[in-house]
Amino acid sequence: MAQEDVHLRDDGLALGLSLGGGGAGADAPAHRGSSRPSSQCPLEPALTLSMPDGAAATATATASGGGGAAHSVSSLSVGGAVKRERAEEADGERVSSTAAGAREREADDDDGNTRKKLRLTKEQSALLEDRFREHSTLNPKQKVALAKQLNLRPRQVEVWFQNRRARTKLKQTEVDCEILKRCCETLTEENRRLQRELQELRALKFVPPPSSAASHQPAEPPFYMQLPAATLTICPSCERVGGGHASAAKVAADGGKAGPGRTTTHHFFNPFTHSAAC
DNA sequence: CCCCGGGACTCCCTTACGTCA
DNA sequence: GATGACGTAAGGGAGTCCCGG
Repeated sequence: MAQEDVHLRDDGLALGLSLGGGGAGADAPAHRGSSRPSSQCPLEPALTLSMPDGAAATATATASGGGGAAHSVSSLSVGGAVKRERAEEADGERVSSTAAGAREREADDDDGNTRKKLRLTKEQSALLEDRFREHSTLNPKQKVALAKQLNLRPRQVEVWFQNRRARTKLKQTEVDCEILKRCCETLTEENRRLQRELQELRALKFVPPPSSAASHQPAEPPFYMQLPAATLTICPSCERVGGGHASAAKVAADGGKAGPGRTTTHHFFNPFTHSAAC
């Protein structure tokens, strides 16, 4: 895979050697989700080395050409970038792939085969964050324009957005997990409470009727005693028993998002909002 | 109209580098 | 100085969609 035809390129060879870190007050690059518990050092000096993927391509392509497993060249592999950058050629952003590119590669690839890690400057990160807040995805034109603006290659912008989406999703997953955990706890507690309630109701049912009420006509049990226990819900705030059934379940499934036109009067407990929707 | 191959795009997992404690 | 944890750029596979043959 990694050894597919390598098209070395000289576009975007932004050897942007910029010292970041001076950006006082600049937002930390990692805006994680909606909440931002960022722990990034705000004054981290950033050395932007916009190294072209093709930089290591020569050695990589030849080194892995023998059909070695991807792992054997993972530190150098450029297959995906090559594939992608060929696509970018179609966009016309590519100029040539000859001498200039080779010179740049030599400059970048000074120590041979190590994969250098790009560090975005604070300015670059801030702009990327801004764009991400507007749209979490980029169309090709936006990508190229942003890359030009940032002095990066489109592929790098694309990767940044990819990783950014992944971080956002991870953060959201953590938040969702926390919510579900709380829901589970709430439901467990609710279940305990209902079990107790059920026991009390059962005990009530078997209390012998008082002698004064010992008419020939047996007292009608409360309506909720005629319902299966599982269908009963008790509003925790008003302590009233409501019939369950589909309607209540439906309301509960709505998550309490009762529309303005809703006329349902069931009392139920919504574990997702931790409140009774009375 | 359906099928198929290929390109483009995205997501996901993984790797590797740089930084920090 | 060595080391492990962590953040993140980047590589690569897989899935999906679209389009032309």
